[in-house]
Amino acid sequence: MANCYAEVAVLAPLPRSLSYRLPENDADKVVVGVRVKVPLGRRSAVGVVVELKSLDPEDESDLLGRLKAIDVVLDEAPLFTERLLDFIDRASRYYVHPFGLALKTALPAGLSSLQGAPKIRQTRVYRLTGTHVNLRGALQQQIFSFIEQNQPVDVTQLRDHFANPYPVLKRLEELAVVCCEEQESLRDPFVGCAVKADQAPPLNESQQTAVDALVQSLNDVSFKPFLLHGITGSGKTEVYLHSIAAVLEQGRQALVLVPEIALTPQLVARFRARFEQQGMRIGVLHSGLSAAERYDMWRAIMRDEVAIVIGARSAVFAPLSRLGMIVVDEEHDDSYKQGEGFRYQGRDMALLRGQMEQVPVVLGSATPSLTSYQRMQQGALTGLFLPTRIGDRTLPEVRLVDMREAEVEQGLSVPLLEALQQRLERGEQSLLLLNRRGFSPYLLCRDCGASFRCPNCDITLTWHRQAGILRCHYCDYVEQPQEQCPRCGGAAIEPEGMGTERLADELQERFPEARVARMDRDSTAAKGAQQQLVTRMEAGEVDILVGTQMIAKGHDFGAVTLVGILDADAALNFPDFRAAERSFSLLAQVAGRAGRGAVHGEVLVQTYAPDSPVLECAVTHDYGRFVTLELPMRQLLLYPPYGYLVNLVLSGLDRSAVENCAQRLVARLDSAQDVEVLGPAPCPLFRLRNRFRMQVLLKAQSRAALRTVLNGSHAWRSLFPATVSLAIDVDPADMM
DNA sequence: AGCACGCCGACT
DNA sequence: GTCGGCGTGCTC
Repeated sequence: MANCYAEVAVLAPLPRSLSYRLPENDADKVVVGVRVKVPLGRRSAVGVVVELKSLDPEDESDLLGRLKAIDVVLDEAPLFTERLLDFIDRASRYYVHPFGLALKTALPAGLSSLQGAPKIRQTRVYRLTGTHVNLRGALQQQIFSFIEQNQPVDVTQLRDHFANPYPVLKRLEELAVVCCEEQESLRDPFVGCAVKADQAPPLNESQQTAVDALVQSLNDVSFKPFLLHGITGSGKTEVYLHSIAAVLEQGRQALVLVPEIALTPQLVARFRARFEQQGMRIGVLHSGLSAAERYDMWRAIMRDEVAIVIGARSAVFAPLSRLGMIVVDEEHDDSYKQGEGFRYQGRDMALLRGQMEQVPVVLGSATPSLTSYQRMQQGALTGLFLPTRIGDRTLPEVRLVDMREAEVEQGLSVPLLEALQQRLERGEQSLLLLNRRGFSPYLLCRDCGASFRCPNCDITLTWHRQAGILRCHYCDYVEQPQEQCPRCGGAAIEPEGMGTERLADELQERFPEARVARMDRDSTAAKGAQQQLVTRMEAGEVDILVGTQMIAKGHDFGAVTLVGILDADAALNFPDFRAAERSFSLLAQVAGRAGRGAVHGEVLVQTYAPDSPVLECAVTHDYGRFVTLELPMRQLLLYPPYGYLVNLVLSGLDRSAVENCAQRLVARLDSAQDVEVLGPAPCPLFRLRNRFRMQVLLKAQSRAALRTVLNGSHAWRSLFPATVSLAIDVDPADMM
């Protein structure tokens, strides 16, 4: 012990971990996985102990003497297991990102800064002692039986049910009928909202086949990745529930990843309904939780109190120690890719973790990513299919509206207006997708053609009429619009183009009797606002729901019989090799929202390119054909899944410095073996957040070739001044 | 990421 | 002569 020291991964962009002496006090608390406060230069920083080392007693070097000592041990119990640290280490090396910063990303927010680690909250819980006394007061009896039925009972629960339980509780304690103890409380967002248990429904044949295959794979302890390809409404969730039941039966745990917070309430409710009665705790991890909630949840998972963790991308780092299966729902979804900092792909990290933990991983989707699909064709993923909608519901009929020929009023084609009118008359719900929030994408001066632009980015400011502001959707810059044109002084400033806010207004005006609601990032900013919208929608209190892609994901609105897609071409014209894939899956997903109930659904797609093969495939629900069209194109250009990409993005405040550095970087990369160097080129958004950005795209047929190049990336820093920064994006999802 | 050190221009 | 700008480099 005397000659022990600790390797600490400091949560800072350092190339390697640093060694520290153990502290004078609490030396025994220093174990792998705890957070520590350490001196770093002239300041303090948080780090995670990743290894304990001891010095050879014969060692003459005064290593220990030269080390600084750990200041404070911040945790009583570790927050990471060694396996988890190992996994995050592998992940950080794959993405060429400092280990300490990867840990910082994995850790619940709030635990990485020195000040303000959430307090562990204690709460009083009451139990019966078993002593029986005749209780005379009515309230005494009520509270007694409440505790009897629900014990242990949290004081907050008592406070919710009884106006002022304290005097009675005190009396009951005096009588030794109940006792009270301090217990660590979980700030669990679900406490108090009961769900009623459900019964596992019988599975159809293809569901059963899928479940059988998954359950089978649990027995041979090995990594086995699956692609569960089930069309929208085919009952994928039920397959997850059944196979996870088998995981729990083995005494193991399951990790379920979902693309967005928005989807968690519905999914969590289904999991709770199925498993909570059996005493299985469901843990939820996502960015909507407060720091304290996340801290509690993390530690509960670490203590093995949680059987199933459901969460967004970062939940792939959840500290489950008896993992039995990982599910990645909607695996094609772009939000699995973190776009900044530690740019990991949650789905890919799920596969890596499954491999390291030797457990099956299930990737589920109605429109699998082309990469996953191709891997399945190659045999690297085992395919499971759900080809039919449950309950024999048919897929909706999809119609294209050629906007070049159709009569159009304020962006709405007559066929779509007529279809809306029809639904209103029949009392059915409609869903309109417009993937652009705000009132209009810009304000335009009719006299001189000037528009309001963001001073920090190469983009126009979006007009938000309700809020009365112009906002940049990239950097969140806000300004008040002036009455006069800033260029010519004219007063002919008008909103140009259509956003969700305007569309909702437009519809309300056209259909005054209709109940129009809007769902986008602006209207759901308030906590619970989204859930409220969903509830209203489900209760039939909304006739027309307008929204961004947010409405496309996961919701199961039974009464929707019409889906309208207003800007089907928008995603298609993106400067990106994945544009077609993204369009197809967005269209297919939204279309899947129609006709989930008893009534047949219809989808209307407004487009200026009705001949586009992507749209055609979406219209006919023909995923297979889309794949046979798109994969050969990828192969031709050696794009994923046939080639691997790394995007190097240089940025800085000084335009010419950035451009020069990009040139130098390319010159340096010239000698790379088996790697194609594309660029330098300005990023599609050349200026973002006041920084000029250039990119260099690396393309290779093997990961090894890219790895070799990236191994030298540390030396690149000497190529450019500190004012120019380099971001390495391994497996980029887009190249904006 | 911080934070200090160091080396050049606008001031007393 | 200094004050302070930011460019550079280090952190056990």
